[in-house]
Amino acid sequence: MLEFAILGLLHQSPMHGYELRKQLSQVLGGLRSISYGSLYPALKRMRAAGLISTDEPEPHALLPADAPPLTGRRGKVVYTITAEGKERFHELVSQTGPEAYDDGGLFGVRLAFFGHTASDVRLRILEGRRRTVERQREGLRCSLARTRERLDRYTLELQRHGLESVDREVRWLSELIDTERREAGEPPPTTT
Amino acid sequence: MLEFAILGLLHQSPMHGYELRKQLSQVLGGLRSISYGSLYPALKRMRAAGLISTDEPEPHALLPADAPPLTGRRGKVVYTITAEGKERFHELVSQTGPEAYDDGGLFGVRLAFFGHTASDVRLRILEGRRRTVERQREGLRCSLARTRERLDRYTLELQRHGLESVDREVRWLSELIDTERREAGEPPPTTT
DNA sequence: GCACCGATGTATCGTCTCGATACATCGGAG
DNA sequence: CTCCGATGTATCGAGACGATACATCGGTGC
Repeated sequence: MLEFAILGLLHQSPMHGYELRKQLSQVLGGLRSISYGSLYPALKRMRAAGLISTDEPEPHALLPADAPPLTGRRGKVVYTITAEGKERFHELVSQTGPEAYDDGGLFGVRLAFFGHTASDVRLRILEGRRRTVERQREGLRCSLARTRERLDRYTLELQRHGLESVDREVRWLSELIDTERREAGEPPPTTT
Repeated sequence: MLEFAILGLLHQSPMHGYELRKQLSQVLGGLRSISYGSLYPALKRMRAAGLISTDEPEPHALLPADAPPLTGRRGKVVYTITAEGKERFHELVSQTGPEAYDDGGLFGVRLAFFGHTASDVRLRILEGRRRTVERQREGLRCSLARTRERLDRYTLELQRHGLESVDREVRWLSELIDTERREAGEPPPTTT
């Protein structure tokens, strides 16, 4: 998921880690943000895999230049996507399997880069996501029906709220799907 | 958070790990479930800390009883809360600081055990949670306003949906707070 | 001029969580 | 009488997170 997001952002333009993190937070929908403890190891991995490269021009300062033996000077590092990375990104972008929408986090990132995604792929992902969330909704409904008897008011409220949230998500996805279909020339089937 | 939930469940009755996990999933609101990879280490930790104890009566079967050297026989393990554990639980239950509601997961667990929580503590936690979510909402609003110009339709939709969800959560919390206040005899202030 | 501060910036560490997996027993359906 | 799915305990490696350290830059106030 992180890999996808990073490739997507670097596909637009090279960036520092710091900037990358900020953009990442936005892409993730604004609430969920990525920590450096995840970001830098991910960058290191991707660099090792040849998906990105680092231009490291500025040693950041012209200090004594010889052995301030503390920990060593750190320069700004600009990360750039490689040809291999672009290939990998387009490969990921065209995936439509359950791995693309079963996890909400990855789905969010997929959505954020729908601009790079073909129309039919978009549709398939949205529908897959809807199926997943609908299944969740069924689970919640059962759970709620089962626990309605041995009533703990607060747990019940929590589940009710959760169910409504999931319900709203299904409706939201349905709207997106309808829009998508309409734009593809296909009239939305009256599946409401 | 796990610690709180486990103590809460074992406070009601002793349980196996398996049963514990099922109940845990329900308590967490139905969608989020705990994996064994989290549960068993947590139990081990809590056992080491003296919060719970294990009765291990049945070796599960009367096999040859001597050295099936594969990995060793495993018996059912019943976890029971100790006096120390109960003390810890009541200590946790009466906490009203930000740590009780800043994290949504922990807040959900707190809510599930509101039955063990004093009325004024309940109110303070609900109000704290609302403040937290309201702050999140502000952040989202700003982010949405900022990104509205450089429009990517899908990211925008994602943020819009996220904002509405947070908005709904605030309203939900407000209802809970009103109910709580009404039951405490205090008429809800007309803060709608 | 200069002391301080918050934003920018890179990076690691220990702790925890998760998904996958292995192992093992039990009740019942076919 | 065998196979299957539920019950049940447990670990492993990958990776995510919060906290923290280190370091520079552009101001703002004095």
